[in-house]
Amino acid sequence: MALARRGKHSRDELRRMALDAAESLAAAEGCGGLSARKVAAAIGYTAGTLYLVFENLDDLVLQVNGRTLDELHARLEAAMPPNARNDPEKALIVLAHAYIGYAETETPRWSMLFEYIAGKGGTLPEWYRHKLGRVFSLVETALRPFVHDEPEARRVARVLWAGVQGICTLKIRLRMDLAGGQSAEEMSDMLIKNFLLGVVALRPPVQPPPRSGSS
Amino acid sequence: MALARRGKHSRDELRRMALDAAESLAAAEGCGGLSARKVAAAIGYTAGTLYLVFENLDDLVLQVNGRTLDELHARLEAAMPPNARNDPEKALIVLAHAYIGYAETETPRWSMLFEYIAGKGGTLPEWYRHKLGRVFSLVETALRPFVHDEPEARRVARVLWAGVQGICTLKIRLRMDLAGGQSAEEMSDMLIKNFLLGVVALRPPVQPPPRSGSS
DNA sequence: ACACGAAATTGAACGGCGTTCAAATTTTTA
DNA sequence: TAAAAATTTGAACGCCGTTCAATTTCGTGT
Repeated sequence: MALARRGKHSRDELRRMALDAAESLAAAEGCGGLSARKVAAAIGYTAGTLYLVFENLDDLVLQVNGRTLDELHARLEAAMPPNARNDPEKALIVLAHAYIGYAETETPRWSMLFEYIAGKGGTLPEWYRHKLGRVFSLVETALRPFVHDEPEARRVARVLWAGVQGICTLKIRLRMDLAGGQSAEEMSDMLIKNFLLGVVALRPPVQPPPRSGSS
Repeated sequence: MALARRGKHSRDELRRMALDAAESLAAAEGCGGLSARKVAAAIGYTAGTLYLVFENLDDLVLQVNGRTLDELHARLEAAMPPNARNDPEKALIVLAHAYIGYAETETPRWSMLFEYIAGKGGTLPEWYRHKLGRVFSLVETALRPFVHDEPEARRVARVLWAGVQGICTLKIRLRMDLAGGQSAEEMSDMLIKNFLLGVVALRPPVQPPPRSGSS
């Protein structure tokens, strides 16, 4: 009956509603339970309508992933202790635990970060790479007391975080229990501690905070 | 015309042919270009026939992944220098480079290891976990000179390899160039060197090979 | 030589998918 | 009020995984 009820929702409202619905759907039914028809039905529209607002389903998923990265960044930032600079190892461990916690709590959405994008041909769009960079930069700043040179700090942070990510993938995505039952947290603790030992062995840290009470 | 040419191929022949075809298809068109109808057509059968030999498509993919793990194990084993025990760091780096090389050469099949299985509910079947364990055990033996305690060596190997895997995921699957253009090899070298420095710092290695000429 | 049951394979069908687009409807504008 | 523009639909296309009655072929006993 009621066809084409124009003006009900602006384009931006539509976008927001669709992304909300997609998030809920993915969280509820897992990453595979997401389809254009389902998302559209959840917001009272038809599949075709989504194509006025998104290029295609992959685009929609990419937008959801963008939101996920924002949320992840916020969580990690909130978890960072304010006195992080005093004990970088502790800060990195806290960061890693927060990341693992997010991956375990929001498994479908976290998993989606690695499922949909991979298949496409080209590179990730710039805005998406920026969001990714923000997450990595948290690790970078936590590492800063250990690695003064900025590009080197970038490299070290990337490597370390890729390692934490790999541990999460094995434990959560592939549900592998190959390590004799140790948790992802224990594994990442081990990675971080050993890796940092190597880092400081090669690059002596700045200097211990001044011992005297003055200044 | 020629319907139901029974006896042409035994069940096991059918299995083998289907797996071969699936491998080729995946390698040619990427992991997404695999479908029951295509696989069946490639071996001159119909989609329905595959269901006499496999539980479903996920099962077929799991079998292909099993083959991939076998091939990967063979490659890594072949890459291991025979004198690996003399220089474990070198051995691990060689192993990591071989792994990265496989991931880069056989990207679709390697990628499939992380794409299809994750979605399912249950745990991986035992035979599959065994194949995985074989790959990990190569890392484990390379590490052995550094970590004597066997369960600890398992844990260390898992953590280190998860890290290498994470680097590959970032560089190859997600095509991320966030680290200022350093290659996966450079990143994994960094991971391994720093990590091993930490390992030997905490656990002094067995003993340097005897210096004296005797014995 | 022939028939008959068992084995093997098909092909159509079901429901769902992403995507496109002419048509239908509503709103805006003139 | 009539024409133009904007909005949304719903049907269609070709694909997908999966199932299963029907069909064809084979092996066997007589």
